[in-house]
Amino acid sequence: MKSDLMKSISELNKELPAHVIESLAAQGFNELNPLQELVFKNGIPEQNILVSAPTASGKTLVAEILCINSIINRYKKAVYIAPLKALVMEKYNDFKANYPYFTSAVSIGDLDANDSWLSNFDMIFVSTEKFDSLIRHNADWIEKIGCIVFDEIHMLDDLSRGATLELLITKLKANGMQIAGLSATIGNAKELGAWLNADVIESDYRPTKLQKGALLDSKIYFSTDSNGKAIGARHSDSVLDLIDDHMQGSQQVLIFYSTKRNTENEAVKLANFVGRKLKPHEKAKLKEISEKVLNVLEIPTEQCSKLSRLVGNGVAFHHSGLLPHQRALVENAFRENLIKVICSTTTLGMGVNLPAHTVLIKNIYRFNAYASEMLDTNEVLQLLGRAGRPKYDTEGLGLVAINAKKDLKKVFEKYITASPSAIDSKLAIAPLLRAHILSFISQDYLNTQPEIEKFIAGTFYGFQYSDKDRIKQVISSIITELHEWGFIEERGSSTSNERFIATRLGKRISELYIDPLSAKWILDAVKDIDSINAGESSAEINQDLMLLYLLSNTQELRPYNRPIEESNFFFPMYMNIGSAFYESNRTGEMTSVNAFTTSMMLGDWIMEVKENEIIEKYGITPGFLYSKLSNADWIAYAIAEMFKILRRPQNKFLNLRIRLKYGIKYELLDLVRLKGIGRVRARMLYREGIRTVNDLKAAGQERVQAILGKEVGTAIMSQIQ
DNA sequence: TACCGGATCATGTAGACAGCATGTC
DNA sequence: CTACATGATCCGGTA
Repeated sequence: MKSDLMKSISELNKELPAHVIESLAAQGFNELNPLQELVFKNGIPEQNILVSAPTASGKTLVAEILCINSIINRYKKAVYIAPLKALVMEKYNDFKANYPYFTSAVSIGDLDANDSWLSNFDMIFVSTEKFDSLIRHNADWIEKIGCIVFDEIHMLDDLSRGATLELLITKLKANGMQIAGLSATIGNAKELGAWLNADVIESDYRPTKLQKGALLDSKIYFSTDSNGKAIGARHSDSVLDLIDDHMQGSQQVLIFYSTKRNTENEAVKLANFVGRKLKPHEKAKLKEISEKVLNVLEIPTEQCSKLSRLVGNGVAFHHSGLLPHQRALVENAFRENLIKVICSTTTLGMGVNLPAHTVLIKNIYRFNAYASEMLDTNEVLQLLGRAGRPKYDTEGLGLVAINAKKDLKKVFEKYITASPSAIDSKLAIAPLLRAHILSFISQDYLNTQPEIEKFIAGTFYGFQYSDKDRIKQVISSIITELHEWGFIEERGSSTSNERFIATRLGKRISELYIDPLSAKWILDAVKDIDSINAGESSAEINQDLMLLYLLSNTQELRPYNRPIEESNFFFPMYMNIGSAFYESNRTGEMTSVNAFTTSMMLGDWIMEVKENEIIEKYGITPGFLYSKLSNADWIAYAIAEMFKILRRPQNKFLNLRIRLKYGIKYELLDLVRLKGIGRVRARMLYREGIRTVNDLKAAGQERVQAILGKEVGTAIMSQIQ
């Protein structure tokens, strides 16, 4: 029966070898689906293509065949790029399992195959930013790429990260490799395709049917004029009724809320009900998973135990505050149909393959910086598109909840019957342009303003808008700034066009991948810290806090903590730091108290305040603390690197990195140098009067073993002679 | 006078990429 | 600017 696919594929102009066809058949691909037929109707395309189709329409297989074609028939590497690390990992793992005879590698922030090694692999999986960074470091294997896949290419529209993607594509477009864009359905696929020089394939194909409707008072409306179809109204709560209905057929529900708090509260409400309806064997398996969720940290936080309790009942919440491991546990348990309901924020919107029979969008409003706003049409369509599990359901149900009948029409127009909207370049409003222009100059890729303008004209922005004045102005002011800040300098001013090259500092800043604005803040603030230290030192000023503030008040640590009472009390003593920065910087935005609060939080961490206390004191989630710690460590490293160039002492920041990593006071720094000694053991030794590695030597093996146990003691003592 | 319950008002709100060099209890 | 849930505060009624 694999012959159908064999035939479909063998009709292609280039053949795929039998072992590849076998791998495809092993995954259950016996024939091309309608979307794939469209793509391959004239053979395996080797020109640029843009595929715009719904989730689960089989775009992944298209990408795989293009990549494999590049590797086998053109003897060139293939690269897969996606905007989320989780997505990159998922595709990498699948590819490795399905096609073990190709060599493949991942390169993302926290899991890096060394740049130069990458040139040995056929298939490479990277995040957008990582690939951008690899290019900045002039990875030499770029020219060996035959096909490059951009998954979720509609991310171009994203305000904060779209610019990086757009500029990356613009650069690669000139290199002659095949570009394959995969997009959710969007309104202007033809326009995007024209920019990409690509054949455009648009399709509405879905493996499961999708029925869309609105949910109101335990009734589902499939059109605006009919009366709603009642779902058993037993609980006077639409959501509970919906779930009651679904539990009968063992069908899963994914519910989207607008805030993290909502997801948790609603999950709690549902837990008892769902828990009662579980089958005994499900309950047993869930119990195991529940324990794992609970014990992710040494000391479970309140959130951990809450999630663990819920998971035991077949319910979970899902948002950015989950620890990565918990997130994975929840997602897997849902895939195995053990967890029946997930209450989620829009974290699950993009990427990660986690379909459910039914999707309900409970809150269609979301707060954005200024006001409450209805969710974007495309975003809702993508969320609803997760309804229907290809292998299990014949049909999926996508619902939007409303509160009053009068909203019915509005919701239908905007979401249910709406077609996807067009995506727009966000290049002109993106603060990231600053970093990218520095990187162009730094790599000697573009050195003059006209060159940069010309490049920008080749972007999607340039393609979409004929009025170039705005962007020219933006470019000009960025160049002026970078020049004033000392990150670039003129070279060879005899010609009419000023030619810029990056200073050593500017080059390093670009390589470190930090925002030039952050670098500028650091340089200004550090001068103020010097003068504070030179003057009569105020006993009130805490050195650690001052350094932490230096690294907290950067773009990279956004979003900052919300101030607590204590921060308003202490901040006035530190607020003069970097005042020159604020004068020179037109925004004058007073988020410094918030950034200062973040430094207080980090300060508590390195003073060995218990994690639970920190979480409570600042009203945050464990995930928030971890992400700030990791970013703070990154910036501390970047500052140390900048200081190297400025010939300033770096040791304060190097020490800070260790303290951030372990969460320890200064006094334990020496001890944690040894393998096997972390926060806890170092503190145990310290209490016993052993404060340095020398003390350890003096104490002798027996004493150390008495404190830390036999094995650990031996292991530690063997490191010091 | 102490306490309780409901009305009223102020408050706060999603997400997640990057560098570098190795190993907590 | 098209929202809405939560928690603090206030106010009046009751034992």
